Amino acid sequence: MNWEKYEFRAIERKWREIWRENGAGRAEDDSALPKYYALAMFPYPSGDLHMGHVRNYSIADVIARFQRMRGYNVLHPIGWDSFGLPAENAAIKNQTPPADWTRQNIARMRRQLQEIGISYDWEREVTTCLPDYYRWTQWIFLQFYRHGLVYKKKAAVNWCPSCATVLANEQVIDGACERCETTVTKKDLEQWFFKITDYAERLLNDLDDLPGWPEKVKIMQRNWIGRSEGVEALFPVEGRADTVKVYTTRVDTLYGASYVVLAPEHPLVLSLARGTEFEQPALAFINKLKHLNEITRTSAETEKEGMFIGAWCRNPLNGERLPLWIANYVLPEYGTGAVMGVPAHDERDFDFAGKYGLPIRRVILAPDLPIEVRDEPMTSAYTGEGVMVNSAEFDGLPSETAWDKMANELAARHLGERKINYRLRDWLISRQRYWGAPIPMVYCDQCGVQPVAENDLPVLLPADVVFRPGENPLAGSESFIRTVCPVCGGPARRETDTMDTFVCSSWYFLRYCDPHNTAAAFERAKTDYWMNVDQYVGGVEHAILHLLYARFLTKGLHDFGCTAAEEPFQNLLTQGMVCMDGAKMSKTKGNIVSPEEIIGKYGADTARLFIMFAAPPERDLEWSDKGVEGCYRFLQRIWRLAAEYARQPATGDPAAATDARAAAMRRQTHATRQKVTRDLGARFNFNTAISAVMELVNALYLYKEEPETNAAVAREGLESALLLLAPFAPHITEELWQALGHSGSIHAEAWPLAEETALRSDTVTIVIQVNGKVKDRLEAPAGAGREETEALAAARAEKYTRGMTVRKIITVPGKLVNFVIS
RNA sequence: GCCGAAGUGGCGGAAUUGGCAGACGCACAGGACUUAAAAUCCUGCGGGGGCGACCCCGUACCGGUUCGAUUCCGGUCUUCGGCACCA
Repeated sequence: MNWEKYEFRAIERKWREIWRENGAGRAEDDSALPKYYALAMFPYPSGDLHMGHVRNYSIADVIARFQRMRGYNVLHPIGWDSFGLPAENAAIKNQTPPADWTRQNIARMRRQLQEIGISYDWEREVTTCLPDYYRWTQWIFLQFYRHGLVYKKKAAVNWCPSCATVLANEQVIDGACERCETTVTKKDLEQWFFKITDYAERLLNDLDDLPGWPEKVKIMQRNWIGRSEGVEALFPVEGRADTVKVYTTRVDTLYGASYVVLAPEHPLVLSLARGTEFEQPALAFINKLKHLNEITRTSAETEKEGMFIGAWCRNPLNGERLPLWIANYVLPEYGTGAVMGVPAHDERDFDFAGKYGLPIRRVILAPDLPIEVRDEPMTSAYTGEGVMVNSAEFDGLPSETAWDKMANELAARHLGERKINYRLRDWLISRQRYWGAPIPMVYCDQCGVQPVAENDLPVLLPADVVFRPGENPLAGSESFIRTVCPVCGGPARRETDTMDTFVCSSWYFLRYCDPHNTAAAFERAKTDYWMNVDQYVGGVEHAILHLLYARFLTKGLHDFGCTAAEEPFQNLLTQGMVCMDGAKMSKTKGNIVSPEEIIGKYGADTARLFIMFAAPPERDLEWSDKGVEGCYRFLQRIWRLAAEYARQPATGDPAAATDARAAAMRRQTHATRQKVTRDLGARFNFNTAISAVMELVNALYLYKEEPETNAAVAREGLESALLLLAPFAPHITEELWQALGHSGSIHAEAWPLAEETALRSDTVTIVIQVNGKVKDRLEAPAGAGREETEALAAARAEKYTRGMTVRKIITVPGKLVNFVIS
């Protein structure tokens, strides 16, 4: 072995090959060891790995390697989220089939991943665009269909003109397409939906059982689900049999209603206005809205506009006559598509009433206001709680109490009922694209819409298709479309929509448990062993989309009896972005450092070490070329230290050393073991774990220069440093471990725990404070009690307290003594 | 607007339960080695004052609680992230 130089290229290549040959990352389905499932979000095979990937996979790999050394049977798999639009766009541009483009990208990224030295179980690789995977995606679709959780409906859906497909609500960001940022429009289409709203309550409540998730992500999901408790109240329309159903969360303000507003799309609007002088203006108003795009339409900043439609309804409690309006701010999709306007207690209604001269009547008095102001004009809406006024028999009640009583009163009169609403909408999964899992449904003239028989899965993507911009290639493939009805055997046509790729990525973690199963998506016993994922690592950009869908699919599969898991991810770590010059690394900004370049120049160990050292994992990481060099220097420093020890025979028991310097050295070795164990196991502070090992190495360099050096103590320190560093820098530590005379792999060693006896010290540093400011410190015997500590400190503090009155002495044994003087 | 996170040296960041602010690394400066450079090693490195032992100030800003606050409480400002007419 060449000790002169740290030849990272040769070393990393050598161990990569050895690990591949002996299947170092393999997880055992049958093991007496406790299991640990470490998972990073699998990548879309775009072609090249970027630093964000390296960060993601390094974090998960450190966790996986650490848990292996701690004695767990670790599942750490990888795969490819490989359906999706970029492959199809490339197909249009280069006239290459998406399958070829994807396969090439996967090969390229697989090689790059292997170069980072991630300890994957490569035998469990899954690829969502291959029939052996999407067959089961289709099967899962059918299970949801059978259980009534998939349906088709015509709806005004989000349409991206550039991608020529519909999008889920979750994929519309600021009114634009998540992928290409084109402004999304609305289109009326027949589409397939997953009934995720049936699971809204559980998706919300079960967040409470996930203490290992960041609070931030749980709050985002709660807000997205958007549960609210309210009342649906019926307002009879004057002179007709119709009623307007209104949803309100503030039924306590019912006596303050001065108008009712319908969404312009509300079915009653045209029937009420028909044949009246209001019909034409109402049509014009609706028309004008239709031509607004979705962002402007739903933006809070858009000026509120509305018009009276010539009809009246009555307040269900007091019979008051209220005008019926339509307005741009009422959404047809939420609640009942109709709201009551209470200007006194809602800011939006207040503005609207001011603009159109509608009455403003106070019905809740803020607690700090006198009753006399009850009927005085208001300058702004009051949205808080208070005492009821102007509300007949409810006057004088606290508004919370009135809420209940009024809800009960409405229910008793059959004019209303309590209702829980969610902002969450059903998940639209149809995509008018080729490169996705075909939706396994057929249309028969005789039997209607029918699911494909499970035995006939997969519904394969046809190869003989043409790719043209803005077209669904499946819709033009007669060979694909033409089929037979699974019920009557007559001619039928296939569904040409494919599934949203988020369906594919909502169950891949289950497939990893049993990736080669050809008879089922997975064997229940295997998921029951491996699930839940113990640690999931990925970007926070998936806080809503992927993480919500995956939770939903897992719950569904649980309910169908397919798996015991009810939540997919027990603990979640959301890593920060990789930035340079203060902005996220991106091709468009040009602030990119490629992993290949860094690995070529310094090696994978250095790259991994820097990424783990530069910032805590949740925080954004600022890239620094100089910082990378620092980590490279550190690895070389270890290399040189090990080179010296490798020449000395390893002899003796470090615990037998009795001199003070050896004891101090051992104390630091074991304190470092303790700190790194805590930093990795309890709180994912990889950066401080690495800095602790750096300190240990620095101390070992100093210890080496001592006049009397105990070889066993020094070697214990060095080997501890290597073991603690092994999850971060797997190649160099493996090489040095072997060079130090060990025959097995360092990654199969037991994690080095601190020995209590080595941590013990005879003395302890006591800080001496005067009025809370540090003045001095002293070495006291380790077991010294309060009185002894105080006496020692008083002697030392004499010069600071001389001539002053000591008013109080605060003593924390083993820590500090504070003299309060004046 | 609402919800959430953050604000500490020239920079990335430490301080784990209210108890030594700035660990570790980068950058920078000085020195050793060298014909020289690189590499390596040593020293210094928040600001101000003093020849000096030392003293004062300092964790975005203002105030509070406490013997003691980067940490807890109230308010303000800034930055970032999420949601945004949800009745």
